[in-house]
Amino acid sequence: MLARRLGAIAPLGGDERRAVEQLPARIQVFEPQQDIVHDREILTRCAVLQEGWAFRYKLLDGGRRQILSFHVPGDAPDLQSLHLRPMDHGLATLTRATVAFVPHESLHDLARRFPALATALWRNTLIDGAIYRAWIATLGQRSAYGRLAHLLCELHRRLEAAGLVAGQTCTFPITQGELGNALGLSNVHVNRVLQELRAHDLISLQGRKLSILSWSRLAKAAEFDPAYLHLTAPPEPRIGAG
Amino acid sequence: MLARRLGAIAPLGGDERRAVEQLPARIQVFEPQQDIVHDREILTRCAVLQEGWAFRYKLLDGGRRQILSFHVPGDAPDLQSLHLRPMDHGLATLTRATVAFVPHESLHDLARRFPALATALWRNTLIDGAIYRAWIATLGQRSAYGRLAHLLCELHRRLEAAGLVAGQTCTFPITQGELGNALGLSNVHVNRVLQELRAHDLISLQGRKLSILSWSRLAKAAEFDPAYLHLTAPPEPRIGAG
DNA sequence: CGAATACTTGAGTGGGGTCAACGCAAGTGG
DNA sequence: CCACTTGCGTTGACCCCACTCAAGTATTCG
Repeated sequence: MLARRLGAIAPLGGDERRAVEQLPARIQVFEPQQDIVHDREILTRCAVLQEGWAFRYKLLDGGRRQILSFHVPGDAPDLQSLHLRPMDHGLATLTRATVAFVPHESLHDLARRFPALATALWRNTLIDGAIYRAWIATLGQRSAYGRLAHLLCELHRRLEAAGLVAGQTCTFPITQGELGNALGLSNVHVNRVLQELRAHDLISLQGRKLSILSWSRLAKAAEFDPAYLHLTAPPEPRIGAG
Repeated sequence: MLARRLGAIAPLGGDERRAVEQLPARIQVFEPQQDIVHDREILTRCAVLQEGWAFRYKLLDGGRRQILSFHVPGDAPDLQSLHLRPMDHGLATLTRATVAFVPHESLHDLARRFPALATALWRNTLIDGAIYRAWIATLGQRSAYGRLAHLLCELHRRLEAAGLVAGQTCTFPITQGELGNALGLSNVHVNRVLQELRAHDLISLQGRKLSILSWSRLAKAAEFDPAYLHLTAPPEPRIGAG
């Protein structure tokens, strides 16, 4: 799974792919809403999401929670722990999830032996940074409507890159309350804005299934430019649907 | 300047420090509000701020601008361009500024010869990411009052780490409009909240000079925890002033 | 089938936006 | 040296997006 991700980030040679595939990994299954990594923890291994969704978050006074990012299979949501200690946020599962833990030591060794892999790992953390920048712009400048539209565009595109979109439909296990925690909105308002998006025939969202009904109009409402995701291989050329 | 920064991030040996100091650099002076790097540009060199302030930004429809980060002397605000192309945002000067441009090639060569420096560079980009996370939490969860307090805490702490604070006072060249662009607030509201902060005797801010009058109370209002800045060497143990 | 969780809807409120002046200081040119 | 300009800071009036509180309705799960 990690090999697949890194291969998407930078072309991998046979030796390199093999080395990634042979990394020692401890597999562990987590229940929903369970911490994979705690805030302030000092890690000695990295998590690679095999199955299920996860999210990073920060807790503030008064029980408020800001979700910092969502993660889908293939992501390595605490890769920064290789060089940044301790954790400045928590990492938890959204759904039941399967996680592979790879020792830091093995990753450092890998980076030493294969400079191209070191680059791919670094680049992976830089893409996280690019996504953070997009979220800052979203939170600072967009209306609730634009925020939701933008997040839906981003997640759909990332799921597509991970091969998890069929047609224009994907699983979407994020509750409205969690969307609010990510977008700085109340669950009540998220609900109302989702209804607007549905009323405009931009999306359909029910029972953990999301469909983009009109990609072009949704992207326009979101002012969405996928360049920041730095996806090297766009899966298929997108026909202007809608 | 870069050697000083990297030295603060990871301990440098003599050879390493010398290698950094001998990097080829082209010095250039920029006027205020001038682009150092344009959005979408593909870079072949990195900028290192020697003197003056800069900021990263994204432009949105309707002339709205989100400032993504502020940068002070010693920062390398486009280091991510080493492995992420093209730029997904712009980089501009806030004040007149002196910038040293270092070719990517030289930095790649440096990273190849000195793994510790490769780590320090990577770590530098990871700290940028940590700061983005803090901003996301600020924009998503804090009131205007808390946002301003948090940003002032962060900048003061970073300036202190750069040796640019005397007493509790530092230069502060950011206009109220720019603060608004960074915090997702209007310049009018920034003005009102700054007056509140002054009325509470937390800060003094006039004529491009900022003083923290009560660090402890300001940090409390901001819910500020400096851990995310990952400053290895806190300058002096802070006496609980205020 | 009962309990918990998520979603939905309505009413009322407030934080922060917009618009519009005005003050003030630093240039700048005649 | 002074009239003019320009950019930033300040203040007031009004308004709306999104929050809170509260109740009620699906869904999901044990």
